[in-house]
Amino acid sequence: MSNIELSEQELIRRGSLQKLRDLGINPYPANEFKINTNAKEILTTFNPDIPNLQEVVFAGRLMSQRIMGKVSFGELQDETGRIQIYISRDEICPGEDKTLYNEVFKKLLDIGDIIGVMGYVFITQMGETTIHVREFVLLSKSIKPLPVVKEKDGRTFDAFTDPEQRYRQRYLDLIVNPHVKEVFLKRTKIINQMRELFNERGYIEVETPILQPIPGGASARPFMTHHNALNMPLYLRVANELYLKRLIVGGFEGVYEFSKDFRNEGMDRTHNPEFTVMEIYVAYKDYHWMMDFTEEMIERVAMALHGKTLIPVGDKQIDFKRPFKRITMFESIREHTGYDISGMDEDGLREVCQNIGVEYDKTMGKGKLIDEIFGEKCEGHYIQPTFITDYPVEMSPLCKKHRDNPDLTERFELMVNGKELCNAYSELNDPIDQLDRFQEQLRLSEKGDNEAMFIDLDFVRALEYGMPPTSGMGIGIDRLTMLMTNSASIQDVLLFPQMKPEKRAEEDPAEKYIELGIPYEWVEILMKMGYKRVSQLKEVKPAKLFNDICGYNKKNQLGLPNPAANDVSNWLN
RNA sequence: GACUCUGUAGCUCAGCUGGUAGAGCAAUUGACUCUUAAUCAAUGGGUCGAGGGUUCGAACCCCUCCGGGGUCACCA
Repeated sequence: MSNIELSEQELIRRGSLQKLRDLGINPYPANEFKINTNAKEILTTFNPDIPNLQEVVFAGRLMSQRIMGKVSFGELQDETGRIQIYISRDEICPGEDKTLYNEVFKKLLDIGDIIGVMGYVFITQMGETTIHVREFVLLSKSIKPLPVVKEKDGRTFDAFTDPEQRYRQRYLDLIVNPHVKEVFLKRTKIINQMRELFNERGYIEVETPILQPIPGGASARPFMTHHNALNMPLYLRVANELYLKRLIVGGFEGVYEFSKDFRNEGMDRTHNPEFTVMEIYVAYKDYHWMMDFTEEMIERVAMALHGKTLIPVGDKQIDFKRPFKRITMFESIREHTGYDISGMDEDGLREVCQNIGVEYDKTMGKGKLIDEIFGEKCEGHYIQPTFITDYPVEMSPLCKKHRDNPDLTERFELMVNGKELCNAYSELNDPIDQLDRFQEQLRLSEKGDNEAMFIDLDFVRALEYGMPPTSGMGIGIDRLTMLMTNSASIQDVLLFPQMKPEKRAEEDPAEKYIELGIPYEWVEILMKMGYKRVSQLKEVKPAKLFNDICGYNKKNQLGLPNPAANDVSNWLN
């Protein structure tokens, strides 16, 4: 970056950087800085009666400075929080030379710098637990000004809120908005709780391919890529279900994976093109067992995070206490539409759609129509956790047929706050039925349903060798985190949500200017003046350009010798 | 993809019916030995997202484009 593009404040900080070097201070030292405490520990354990913490070594980012002459206060922020520091000139600089205080601390340090301090903890007259600094060192200089957020009595001033900047520059968001970090700490805690539960049960955490030759296990548009050495297309996985079930065939009796999945579809408050799903498969279980297990898992997560099961989500209170309500899909539809659709054919379903005002088109099969009715009329009603069970067979090509009704499958989804959170089956392990179902999907796809699944013949072959009866469950980690942290948008629970790339205005490279005979030192200046492309130069009169250049030089005190008027007109010819 | 709101100083925001841009914080200089949104005084800082148009004159009106938010559509 050229200096001319820097703001005044950035230039001043670069100046400070140089002055520090001139004073023999390395603004980016290499050596380890051994701390022996953190902000949280100091704030929670300091006892002035003992007193403890009399030899602390602490490091953090300088977030505010209050300079009061010969003595200063500031705040340092580390991973655990903020602590006040106190520095007095004559303690830092016992001799005649007061440079370290007057110059280095007061002038050359800025908000955002990372420093280390050695000293002892005490309580100020105002009652604030504070590190009395005996010595400090610069650990890293910040040359870009941080948004300054202030707070008093729980009220925040000048909060850094622009969503675009918060998501694009998450590091800034994390520095300046402490509550943001909380969300991500909770996200990790959720995952750790689940992992602990699975490990306690002896289930095995595995990794399966992200690059898949056939994007199976879910109906969704995949991202495509290409492998050069094999000269073949590959897809980023939309699910990992078929690989995990292969492992059950292979003799693992409980496997799970936290996996990033990728879907090339729209983005909104609840969808990001890459997202995290946990899938688990346990042999010799059915979907009833899995419902119990899912309840246990979610209740445990809620308790670990909140110490209770009743959690605020938006303007609602959601209670994750076991057991959750269970209702079949057909009962649910009957309850919310008054229609009993069991045993209905496609035409019957179309008529129901017509009567209750659900839109449909001719590519929709039975499964899709039922899905549409449920999605439109029922889904939104389930605020409290509710298992919807026994989905029609057309909607669930990987799920075992219901033990009592071959039109249905042994499937459940867990609905919370009107949205799907989990999806689980008694897994289909009949290889012949599986192949039939895949072929039915193919027919749907030919009929125009672009969400129908690809056929994975190797998966069918695996089933032919025999897969034990198994139940599997998948849960969206991002959505679970949204619920557990009361976040309205998926972007708030992803550290780096997908964004369109930042675009800069188009400009010609410096070489194009130099080709015209323009000296290098003027190129940046012309660009700063707004002539980002050489074609723009050609449109102005030489006399005007000459005038502007000299004016700019003078106004900004660049101190460059002005070009001759002749030179300028030569550039433009 | 549609509709709608939005883009002004490092940050949060004003800016009237169109008349050459303002505040607070941050920054700079100075004062100040227990402050905490420190305080007090002075100073500097902006191609008003980009390009085009209307106009004597555009941050403001019109068009196109580029970001972003929201709603809807799409989305096991």
